[in-house]
Amino acid sequence: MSKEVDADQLVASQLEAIGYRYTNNRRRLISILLLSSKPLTINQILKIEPSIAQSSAYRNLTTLEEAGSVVRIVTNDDHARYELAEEILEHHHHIICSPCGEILDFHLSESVEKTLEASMKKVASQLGFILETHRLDLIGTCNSCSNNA
Amino acid sequence: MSKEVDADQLVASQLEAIGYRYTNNRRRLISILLLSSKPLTINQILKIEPSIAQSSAYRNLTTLEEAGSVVRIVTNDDHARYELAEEILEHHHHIICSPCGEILDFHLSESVEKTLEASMKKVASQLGFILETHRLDLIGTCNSCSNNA
DNA sequence: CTCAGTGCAAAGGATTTGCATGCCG
DNA sequence: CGGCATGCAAATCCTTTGCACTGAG
Repeated sequence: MSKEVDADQLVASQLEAIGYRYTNNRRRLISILLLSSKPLTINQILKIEPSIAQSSAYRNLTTLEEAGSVVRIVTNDDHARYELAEEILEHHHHIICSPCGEILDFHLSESVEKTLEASMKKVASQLGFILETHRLDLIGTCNSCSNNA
Repeated sequence: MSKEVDADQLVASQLEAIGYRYTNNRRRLISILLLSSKPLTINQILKIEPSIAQSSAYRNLTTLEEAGSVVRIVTNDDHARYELAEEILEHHHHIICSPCGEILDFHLSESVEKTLEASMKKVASQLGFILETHRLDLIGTCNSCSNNA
């Protein structure tokens, strides 16, 4: 059984849980994100699948975000980016190229992740926050931007 | 000598380094950020100092960001927020309330920070990135949002 | 039939920009 | 004087909405 099938079933149930359908457009969006190794902007998505209306893309990605299938990522770049939720992709972090805005995923070792987790829990409780999640972004300059500089 | 004076001198030299003046509006912006313990939106800033034109606030904060005195922070919230750069404030992280968008600063222990740093350097070099900085955000729900729910 | 989903075009809203004027060095 | 800085209003651009239509159950 492929990862894609698993993801499909998960998304289907997540949508159903909040009373929405797993339509063709939504399937296509999930499939595009599944094939991409990195978060995509709306424009990148529409370039891959021009048959989806822009407004539908926005609406469906918002719906999928509400369902918990997709995550919206904003950086200092102009365009928001979308990727599959960690429930589908596994927990990971982002490395962001500040010149061009591209984002890659990366993983931290279990042990570092654990250390971090413990510290964050302490901080959150001290500040009276109920912790949902965390995000760690590395910011820098990617290879091709370095070379084109 | 107060912290405020130090910051003023630093900002002045940072602006001078890129050929800009440390004008009254810029002084007022820095002073507002210095007095705030947390990142502020443009609207919050303009409410404190309504005499600054909105476009001037945007332009000056952009200039101050180029100078390296100020940092622009975007979350999933609509409004970007600004705070003083780490060169002035010291290195720290953010805890973000997802319902209301407010951001508080917090610090991680030296040792955790060091561990993290080492891992990140490794990752960045593997991916061919030149690392500039990192940011760690905790996302959750603050006290008052929990209570008003 | 009903109601979510879709596409198109128009509206929103934070941010940016053009332009004439003000002002520091 | 020269060029940055400022304020106002208009323009931009990503994103959201209104509306009429389609389609699945």
